[in-house]
Amino acid sequence: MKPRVRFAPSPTGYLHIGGARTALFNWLFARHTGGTFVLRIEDTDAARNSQEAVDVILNGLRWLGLDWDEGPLTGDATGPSKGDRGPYFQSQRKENYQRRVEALLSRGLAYEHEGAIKFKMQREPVLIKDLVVGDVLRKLTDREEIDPDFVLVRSDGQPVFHLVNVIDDLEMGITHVIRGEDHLSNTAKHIALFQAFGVPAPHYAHIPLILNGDGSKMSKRDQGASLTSYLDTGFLPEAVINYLCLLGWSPKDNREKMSLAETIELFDLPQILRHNARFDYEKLLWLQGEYARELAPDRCYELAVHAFTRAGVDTNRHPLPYVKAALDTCKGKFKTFAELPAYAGFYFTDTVEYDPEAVKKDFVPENKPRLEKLRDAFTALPAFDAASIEAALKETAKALGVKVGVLVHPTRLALTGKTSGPSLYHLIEVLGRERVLGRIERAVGIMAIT
RNA sequence: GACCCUAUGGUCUAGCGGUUAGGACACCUCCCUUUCACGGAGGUAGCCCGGGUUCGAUUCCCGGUAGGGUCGCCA
Repeated sequence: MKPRVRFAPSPTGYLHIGGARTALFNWLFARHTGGTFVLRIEDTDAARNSQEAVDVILNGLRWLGLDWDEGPLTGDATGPSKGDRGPYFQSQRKENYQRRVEALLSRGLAYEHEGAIKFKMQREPVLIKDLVVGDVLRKLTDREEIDPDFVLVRSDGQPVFHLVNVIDDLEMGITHVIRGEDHLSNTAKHIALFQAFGVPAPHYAHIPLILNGDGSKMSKRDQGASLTSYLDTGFLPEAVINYLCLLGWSPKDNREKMSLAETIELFDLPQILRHNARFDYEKLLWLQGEYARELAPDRCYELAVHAFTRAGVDTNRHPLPYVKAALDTCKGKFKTFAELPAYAGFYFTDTVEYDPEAVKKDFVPENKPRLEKLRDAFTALPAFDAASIEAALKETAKALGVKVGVLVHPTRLALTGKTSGPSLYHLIEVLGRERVLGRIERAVGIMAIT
């Protein structure tokens, strides 16, 4: 029998990075085994559910490329879905729950108490055979010793998580429950419920949680807890996926950067680590840089335009070849696309803003004649390409009897306003003679006053 | 409070009854270089503590400590 796994998020309005990794591990397991990945929306809490909240989840998974074989097609709970084990929204499965509860009631496995319906939980310890953690004998806590029974249906008629989660897994034919370790203790309840329904429980695999960089638990409010924040910061989904794979799972052969195909090939439950992992933003950034460096030009352009738009820069004011050439000089130099407007904004602005510290250092009077000479050299160039520009700058430096750096630094500042950026010769070529001469002229003017 | 899980450099990890404890990120130094980044060469830094078992424990067992989780008419 092919495995059937599921990701069953609650639409809270955001997708937790840990939830994204849970989805990823489920997806990887399904793809590795040739099984089925089901997406189910646990929207039993009507008060805080909305179609928008579901869309956040769907869009997050889509962004990561985690396609589901069964589940909703839109955020609309009553809308279309794919798969024959639906509905895939819990809000649409009320009859299923009622029927199951009545069965438990009639068999004396559940009872009414103060308007709620409670489950008669066993008092014996429950053995959880976990594929990641190993065998766990879950004993009763002191409070459970007093009353091990738990509520299945609230007095307002709403079924609770433990009940619906088990019923859905049962009815959707889920064979492997891969979820966060925060559910490990509760698994005893779930196993007892499966027994009560007269079916064997699925296999369980509890994966460790993701903690903040400082080791504290990652909650909703923490920086980087929301998957959307990575999209907004201009991360590439393949970088996020790759990084997430490495958190709590290891290919065991010292590999870091791996393609999704390789990961699917290698991924399996036994290699999942048992301890929590801290989120290392720096390492994610490094992977991001690795992927950003080899990005296809068209995709790079698309993401860059998006980043510039977000920053309030309209690149459409410039010819497409100019924008693409500009981006080409930035390739491999930046990591997240959120950095791009600051890094390459000088290409798209009419007036460069200078770094004040650098102005003090480079826009000094003795540089004025030097830049003027360079300006003249540029003006006289027959061809305004990077190679000619480089040659001209070096010749000018030689004629002036200074190192090339003496010319390079003030020129870069004049053209970009900053001390670092793309290759100077290439950015000069892209900016074009007119802009370059204009910017040098302006800088020369400032040096005169300084 | 009870119950459960976990413990290798700062971080992610490999590994193992005998290893010079390996890799990656970060950090430091140097090289390359028009800046930055990349790349190259080095470097600092680790088996939580205490008992056992054993000829020998980072590795196995127990205890402690620490971190995390759960015990809801939240999911």
